[in-house]
Amino acid sequence: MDTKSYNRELPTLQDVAREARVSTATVSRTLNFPNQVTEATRLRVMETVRALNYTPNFSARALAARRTNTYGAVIPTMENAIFARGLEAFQKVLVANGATMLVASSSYDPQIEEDQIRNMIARGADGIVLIGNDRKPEIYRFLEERQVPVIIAWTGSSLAGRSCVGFDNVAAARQLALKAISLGHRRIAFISAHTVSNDRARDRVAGARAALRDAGLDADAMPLVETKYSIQCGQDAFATIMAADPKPTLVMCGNDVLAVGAIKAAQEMGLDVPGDVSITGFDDIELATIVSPALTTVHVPHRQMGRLAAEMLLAEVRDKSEPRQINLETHVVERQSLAAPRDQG
Amino acid sequence: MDTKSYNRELPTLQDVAREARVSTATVSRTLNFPNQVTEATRLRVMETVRALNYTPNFSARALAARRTNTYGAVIPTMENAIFARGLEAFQKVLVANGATMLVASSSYDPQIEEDQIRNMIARGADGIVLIGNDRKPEIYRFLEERQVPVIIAWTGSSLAGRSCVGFDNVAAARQLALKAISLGHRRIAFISAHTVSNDRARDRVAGARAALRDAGLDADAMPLVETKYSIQCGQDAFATIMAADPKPTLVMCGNDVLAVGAIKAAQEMGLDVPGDVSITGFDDIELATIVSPALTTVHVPHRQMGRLAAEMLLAEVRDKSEPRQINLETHVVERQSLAAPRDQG
DNA sequence: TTGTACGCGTTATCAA
DNA sequence: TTGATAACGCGTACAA
Repeated sequence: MDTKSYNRELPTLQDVAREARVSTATVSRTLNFPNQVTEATRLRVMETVRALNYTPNFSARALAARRTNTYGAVIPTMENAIFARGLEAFQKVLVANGATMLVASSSYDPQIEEDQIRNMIARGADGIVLIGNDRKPEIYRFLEERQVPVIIAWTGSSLAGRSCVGFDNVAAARQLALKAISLGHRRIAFISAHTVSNDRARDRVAGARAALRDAGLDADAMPLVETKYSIQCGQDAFATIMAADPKPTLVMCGNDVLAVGAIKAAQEMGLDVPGDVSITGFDDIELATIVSPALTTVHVPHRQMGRLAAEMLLAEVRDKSEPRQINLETHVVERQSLAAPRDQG
Repeated sequence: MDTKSYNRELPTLQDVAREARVSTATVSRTLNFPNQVTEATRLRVMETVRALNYTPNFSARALAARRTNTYGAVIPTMENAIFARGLEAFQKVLVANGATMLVASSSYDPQIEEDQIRNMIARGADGIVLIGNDRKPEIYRFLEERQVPVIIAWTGSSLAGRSCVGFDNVAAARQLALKAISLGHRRIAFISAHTVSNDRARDRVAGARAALRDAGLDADAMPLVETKYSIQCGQDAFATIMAADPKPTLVMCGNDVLAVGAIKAAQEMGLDVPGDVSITGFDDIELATIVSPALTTVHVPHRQMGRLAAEMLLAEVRDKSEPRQINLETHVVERQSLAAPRDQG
């Protein structure tokens, strides 16, 4: 009995070549550089490709060409709509250019992030996009050794001449805080994501502090609660903050999800927002327009970052273009959750 | 000048073998089957692996082993929180088992979905999870030819003995509609995602119709608007539906995002929800608890589906286990957006 | 324009 | 337990 009749093997380049009566090299060229082949042979080859239902083997191709046409993205979590949208835009550009996206999420865990990065490189990713600057230097060394182009997203500044596409988290948070201060707020508290190994979170807190200093206030006295990423965490953190005396007139939140939690907690405590206490967010996800009162927040150009990250990566790999640092604009979106404090004390 | 000093090559198995004074076979075994090797050689090999900072080449490994330890997921969109969460759970199980996830989104476009599926298979995915049953038969043929295990998620029933993990969309929607009918609703309208090549959406509409029939009402008369997936689309669809006369007392929505849009539109029209009109959702994403009034909706076990899909896929590939059909329970989550109609006419 | 032939870095078979 | 060595399927100098 012939084994082949059982697990019928997939057609290979060889099969196509034999059937089309050309060499494997010609088949390969037909597939990769169609214009290096006469129309007659191209048609004949393509015909047998279709007839045999041939599909190139990715692994073999990657091994021989030392290129995968694959680009990776390691993000903190898919559950944050803002990263999901960035990815969607990232993928769209790649697909339009015949490339493929690899995604992994680290659950905000530096160790998992490192594993995921190494894994992607082992799989031959031609380039990679990472969120934020904060990670062990050895990871950067590793990437440099392998000569893998990297793009740091979500921040407008990077070290060591690395490419980045993002915005100034400090400036954005500062601008929002200044607006609040100009409305009369003096006692400002902050609910932030954990700032360890998260430069975006740290920068946003720093931005609020900078604004306080600008106004001649004591920045170090600003109450700060760090917590994880979820509505429930925002609620709990808000309760913690409001247990203090005197209470703040404004609670700034490092992202919209925490802010929504804060609003929920406030309402459960019988507080009017923004009458009794103002609350601001950061990101401007859809949630911000749904919650009542709608969130005053900072609009982050997530889609643009995803798109540009893909374009930069493709350019660095295919055209050997130089690393670039792109710092996008952000702006405060004024809705209803921030207003002048009732008690101007 | 030696070229090698410029683009220093990465260490290979050969390098490790030479350095550790063993054969490449032994190095390979040390890495893949540590217990088939004496402790002495194992230690020596591992030491040089570390010293050279060696990482196996994924492509070469996949080519030789005919296995990638990679599992793909093609979803309609990452922007829907419910898919994002399913993926997060899917990835978690894979990573815990030393496997890797590949993700692609199709933007609800059948052609893109087909491309993405073929792409994943070409990249050697050992298994794949797809959302829903609806797709061209040739795609299933293709998958069967390649003998790639497939799991259909988001639905509790599948054809041709294929594995699936999901729930009964018809029954879930029917249950919700029956609850509304028992409250006194008679004029029910439906806002759905496009039902072409989307069996989940179609099933939910069918469930509502079934409930109407159960109650002796005219199911075919139910107003139905199909639209895309976004809050804005929900708003527009609601406006369309309320332009009719007589107006419905309940607008059921195929998912929570559309329902949130409907609520927004209702409020902009000066209608009280649920006083003037009731609105229901489907999915039970976080948004459902944030919007006011909070959404009465169907809770979908997204995390469980993601987890189980990964476990089933691993079992089918590694343990050659048989395909299974898992039908999970759903339940209606009663909140404030559904109440007895004021006008029982 | 086309073909020959070698190399890519592993795994796996078989013999020792 | 270990070692030689033949695949694995494709890209690409180089030659024709």
